Amino acid sequence: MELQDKILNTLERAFAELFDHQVQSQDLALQPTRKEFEGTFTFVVFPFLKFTKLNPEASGNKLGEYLVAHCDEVKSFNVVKGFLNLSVNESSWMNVFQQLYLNEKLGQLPSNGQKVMVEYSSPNTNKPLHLGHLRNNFLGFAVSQILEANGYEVIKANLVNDRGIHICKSMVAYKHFGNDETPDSSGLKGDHLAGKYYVIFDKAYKKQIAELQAEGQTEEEAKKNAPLILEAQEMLRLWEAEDKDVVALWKKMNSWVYEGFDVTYKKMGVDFDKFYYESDTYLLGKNIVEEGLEKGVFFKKENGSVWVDLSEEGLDEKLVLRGDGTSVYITQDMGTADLKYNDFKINKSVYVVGNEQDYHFDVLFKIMRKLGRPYGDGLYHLSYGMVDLPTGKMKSREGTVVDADDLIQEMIDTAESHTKELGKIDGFSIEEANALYETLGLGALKYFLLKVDPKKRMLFNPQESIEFQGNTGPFIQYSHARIASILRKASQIGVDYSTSGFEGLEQLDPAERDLIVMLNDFEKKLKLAADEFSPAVIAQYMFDLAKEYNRFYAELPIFNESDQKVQSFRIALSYLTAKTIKTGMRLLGINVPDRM
RNA sequence: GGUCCUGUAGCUCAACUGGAUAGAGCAACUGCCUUCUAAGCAGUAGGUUUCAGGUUCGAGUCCUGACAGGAUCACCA
Repeated sequence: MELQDKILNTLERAFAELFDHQVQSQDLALQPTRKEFEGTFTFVVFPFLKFTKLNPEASGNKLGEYLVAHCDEVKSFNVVKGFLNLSVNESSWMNVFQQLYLNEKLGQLPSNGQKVMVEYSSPNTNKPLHLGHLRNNFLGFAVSQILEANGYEVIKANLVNDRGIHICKSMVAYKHFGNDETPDSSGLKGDHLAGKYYVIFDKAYKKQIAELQAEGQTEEEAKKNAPLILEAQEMLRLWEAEDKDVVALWKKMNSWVYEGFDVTYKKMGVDFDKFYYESDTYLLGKNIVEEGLEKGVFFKKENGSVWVDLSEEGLDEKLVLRGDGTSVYITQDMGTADLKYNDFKINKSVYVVGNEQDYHFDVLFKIMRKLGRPYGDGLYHLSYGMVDLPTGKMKSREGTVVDADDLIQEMIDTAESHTKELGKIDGFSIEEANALYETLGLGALKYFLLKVDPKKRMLFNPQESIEFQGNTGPFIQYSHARIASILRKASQIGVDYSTSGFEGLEQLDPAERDLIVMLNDFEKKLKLAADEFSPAVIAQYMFDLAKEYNRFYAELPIFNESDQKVQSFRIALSYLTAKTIKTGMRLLGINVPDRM
């Protein structure tokens, strides 16, 4: 970063001195030079021709000459059309490397004094987690890590949807068909047990609908009149009235689900600082409706229902409270937004929720801003696309889902067979081997889901499964293991790869320089990932870095290098690469092994 | 129908926010293990960036309009 800034500052002076023109420093930018040209940074002169009053080539040459004369870091330049390509001194690259190498806080920017809450996961307690939840959880966790690395204090929150008609459906089915089955008696994980009854409910409900239709009711009537749905609705009413038996069953089944979720969360490697439960929050927000009416942000219709008019903001009128005074979804969300703020005095609040709720959050955020909330401008919906199967959308009621637990296990099994095939576990204990399979399987899965731009929907093909070669988690993990192996050997034979080991070294191989350039980008990528709330930025960078290292690894010898300083430097360079990979992968929630 | 998102190699994805001849991986083909881990490296082939206009020195990127896919538009959650 500092290197670029020096060059840009000199450019700013160049414009002042050569062309008598003050440029805004934020208007100046360097970009990486394309591979086919000589140089590392490129300055595009086209936008500035009106100030130089020269043709592109002449402008580039003048600026280039000035830079070489006034900026120690710039060694030489060439101009192609309007592109000024700059080459940097090798000693400057060594300085860049040393700064990175000695940086104790690599990948951790200083505190910015801001607090942000990241709400993610937010499961329903009537069924186990599936592939879509995996994307959500990995995204939420990774974004939390990335924000933390950017100096935020992060509160990871999970708003559990533990009430409502869908929960009652599982409960009704369990009551009828459960025979007091428990996770222990059935050998099923608690969340899977609840999910089983959710599916049973749906089947029985559909059967009742068909029967009623056979008796002459329309489909719509049948859906409303089926005894099971009436029972579920009655159960919801009883739950809200705090009926003893219903609440007891609800608590029992939910506790099973939580036990199941705990296992899955642990396996996924995600965690939370704060749990919110909708059973506690579903009545919130009515005070905000009052407030909105007083402030004139909301208005009441004849039947008593309360609305907000967002037509000035390009949206419609939106209901915020029913005519009978009961809440709708957004009422509760308004209340919860305030609750989060009051609990933690957060500056920003991120909601990791699928893109089918884009409109909802658009409305919610506009309302909170209209109400003048201090955190209004810090609200952000991290909207992500659905994960589709080749057969189309997943439907949990129909059982056409890729179960999270199953998929994770499948990935671990694949990692195991793959590793054994390659014969790479010599000298591993059984525990170490199992830990490795888990690291690799989860690494592959997480990377697969995180490398794609969150807002894009993605296709998951269970047949083709997930690769272990190329642009994958294991490729990056492998690169790390290779370096770890080098470092083991280095300490074994006693190579000094502290800075004193390669002091005064000035010659750089292009492969070494390219690697330093890449390593120097880490902080920039870290900031970009936070600005865009996109772990994909880090994932992509991790791949590019590992790729660059593998090129260096293949091209240049290390232990066969006779020059001690060069050898020591190459080990140091390897060390920094491993450290950067480890740090970056940790941001994605992916562990890296020392051997594989 | 209104609104929003997406459309890039056969497939999965990039493209540093408007810059040079659009890059990777998978799949196919060719080389490289007697050197530090071949889950690797190097190379070949693969493109009218869905289409048509526009903005300008310059457009995959911005604007307009089509086309295709998806989401959403409940006194559901």
